[in-house]
Amino acid sequence: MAVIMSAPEETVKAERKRAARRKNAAPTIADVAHEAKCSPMTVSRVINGETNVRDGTRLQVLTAIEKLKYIPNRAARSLAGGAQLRIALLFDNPSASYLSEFLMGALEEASRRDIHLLVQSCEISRESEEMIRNLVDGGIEGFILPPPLCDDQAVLDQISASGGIAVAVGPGRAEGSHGAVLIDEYQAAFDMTRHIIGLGHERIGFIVGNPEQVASGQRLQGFRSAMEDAQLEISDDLIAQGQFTYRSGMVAAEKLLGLENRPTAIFASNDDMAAAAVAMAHRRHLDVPNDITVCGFDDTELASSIWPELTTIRQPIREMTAQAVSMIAKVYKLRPRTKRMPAEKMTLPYKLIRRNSDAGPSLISSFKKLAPEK
Amino acid sequence: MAVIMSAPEETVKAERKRAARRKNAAPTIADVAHEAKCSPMTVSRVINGETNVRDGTRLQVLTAIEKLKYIPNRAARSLAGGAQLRIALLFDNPSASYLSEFLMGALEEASRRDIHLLVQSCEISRESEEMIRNLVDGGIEGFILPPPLCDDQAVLDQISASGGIAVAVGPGRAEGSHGAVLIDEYQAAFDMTRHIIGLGHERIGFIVGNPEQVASGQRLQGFRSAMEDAQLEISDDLIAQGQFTYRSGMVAAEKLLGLENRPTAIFASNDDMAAAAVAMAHRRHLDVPNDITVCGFDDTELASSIWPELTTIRQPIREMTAQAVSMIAKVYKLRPRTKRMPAEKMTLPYKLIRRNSDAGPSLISSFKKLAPEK
DNA sequence: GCCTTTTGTGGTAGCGCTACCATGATGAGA
DNA sequence: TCTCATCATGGTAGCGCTACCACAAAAGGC
Repeated sequence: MAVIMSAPEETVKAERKRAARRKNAAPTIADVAHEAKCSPMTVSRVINGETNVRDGTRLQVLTAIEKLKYIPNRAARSLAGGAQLRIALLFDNPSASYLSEFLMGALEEASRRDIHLLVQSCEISRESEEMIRNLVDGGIEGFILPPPLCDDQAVLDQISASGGIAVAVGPGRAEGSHGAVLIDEYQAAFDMTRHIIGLGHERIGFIVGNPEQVASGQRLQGFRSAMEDAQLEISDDLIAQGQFTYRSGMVAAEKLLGLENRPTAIFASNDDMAAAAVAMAHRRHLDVPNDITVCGFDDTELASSIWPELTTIRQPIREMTAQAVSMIAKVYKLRPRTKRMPAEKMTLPYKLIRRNSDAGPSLISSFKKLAPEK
Repeated sequence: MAVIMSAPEETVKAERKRAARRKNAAPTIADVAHEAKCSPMTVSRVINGETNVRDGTRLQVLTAIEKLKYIPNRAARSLAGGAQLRIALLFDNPSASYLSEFLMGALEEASRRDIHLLVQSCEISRESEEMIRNLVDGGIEGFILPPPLCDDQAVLDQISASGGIAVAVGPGRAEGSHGAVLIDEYQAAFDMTRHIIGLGHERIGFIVGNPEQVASGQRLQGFRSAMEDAQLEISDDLIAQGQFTYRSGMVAAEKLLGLENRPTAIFASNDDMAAAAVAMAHRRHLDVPNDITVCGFDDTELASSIWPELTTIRQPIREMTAQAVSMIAKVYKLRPRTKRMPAEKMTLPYKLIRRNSDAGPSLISSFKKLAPEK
């Protein structure tokens, strides 16, 4: 049994009891205090970087900490520290692979910071109003909103009105006092388009996302700008409307592939639609990427689980959600002093991930454009 | 200020002080106890799923929890609970969609219980031995093993030998002292096969999973039994070997679809391979489900993100992983008393999810077969 | 010089929860 | 009938830390 040996005789019994309770023998603040010949309070002050500790004392404490390899117990700190932050993560029917990435980041960060995270499905506008009210009443201070919820001005307004802290993950509305964690959607789409152009493609089809989401428009803009920069024509035929779902991607791809003069590349606004485009291409006996290049956006798990694996834009969803949690925590701490939310916007880097779904336009496929399909 | 109103007069001062300390108004276990007219201890018991609470009392407590929207304070729990449990989740190259489901369940439960979860990629047998030793030395008490790791007897043995707690998620080996959370793979495959037969199919192709995993064999057995029960012939042609990957599914499906007398239905051992089969069918201008029925297994996110959405077997992967975490936590608690691991095996229910990838064999497709065999 | 401030420290009382007993109530066995 | 297990429940004492006060000693103000 791990009984602490240096205990004074009179407390031996207490120590034994203590040893029974504590399965782990990690040193506590009391041990450090004993070692440094001061009170636990002083140790606590040193740990928390408070200024009103004499330099000599501080040094003693630090030495003791070093010696005992003391690590503060997070649970105890947050327990004693008072408030427990509670954050709700609302979602409304997003792509499942997106959601799971999303949750991972949030859960991890919340666990790290000892924050309670409540995950709730919330159908936009129909039930969102009442739900938010209930949550705020129930003591929830922060809200994390993935698309499409962060695109709804009413939701954002209601949260700030009821005193909650809202952070959008994704572009969302620019106005308002909510925080946001995002990537440069425009630039990412621009880069991807330029990448495709760089492969030699000139007729490039684009599948637009759900028009109610801000990201869709930004991605489309990025595509347009890159095309214009390269002085390539964008006929309306080559822009197909989608909804971010696999199914809508099928319809849109079908339209693009059915064109008399069909594109040699398709850039879909997300991976689900890109996967659908690959399926539709296969249906027409087109090889991807040799007959047609297909690129996606988001780098969800789907992108690397189909064949060929998709060239896509990696959005650091996990980091983004983790940042959203941190942001709420930060604002919450400052809360009593500054009434108004800082409305921080944080932009994270994206990355173009090249896999196997892109290639230069082949001569054969150029021929095929005139001849009927096999 | 949120002062608790129902306080007796003599404690008003204490209450005020309390209110000052507590920044948040989150309900505590005491509030729930008050509401449920029992002691905090009983509430604690209910929360922790202990069995020795009368059903009536339990219900009262649960109602109170629901009413107050009580969320246990994790910091307090882990502080009071003593030692910090650390669990490693090892994985070796599973299907990506499976893994993400898997992680979600584990992370959530670990976060709920304030358990440190270490997620590690671990190439089977080549590096597993050293890795496990290192982890145990580093203070990891529990291991969660998805397939194919839980199929490796050496890994399981090594963990028990070094004093770790191993829980397999999936069938794994029956012997040994490890825990396991699983579904009845055989029966599930049997049910699905009977479902397909019930639609009127007689020539049914089957894509086998990775032969190194126990589940593959069990699913195949279930298929075989159902076919035999229905007195349908199983020619070797109709059994194609896969590896659980999308790509292997493409190859296997290609083989089945290329048969002179091709099957009117394909039952793939997992969703990735079923999705590949759908893609291959489309490539051959076959409509799913009107020309050919395709069914999967697992109900990963992929199943409902492609079109048509797959009829499949829902395996409650998240719950299973969550249970695995709970199981380790439970064993860990009992540890000092019982040296030997209880080796609990827990079987969870599966469910046949019917979506849009199945239908009866059409007349047209029957004609195509040239000579219907019965 | 006295009386206020400041400053460094210590003591105490919790934070919300659970381990560990103690208790009373029930039932089984003699 | 009385004991002795068994069960549901309550009481108490912490888990490791920090907020809050108390208090002495040092430092300033007149």
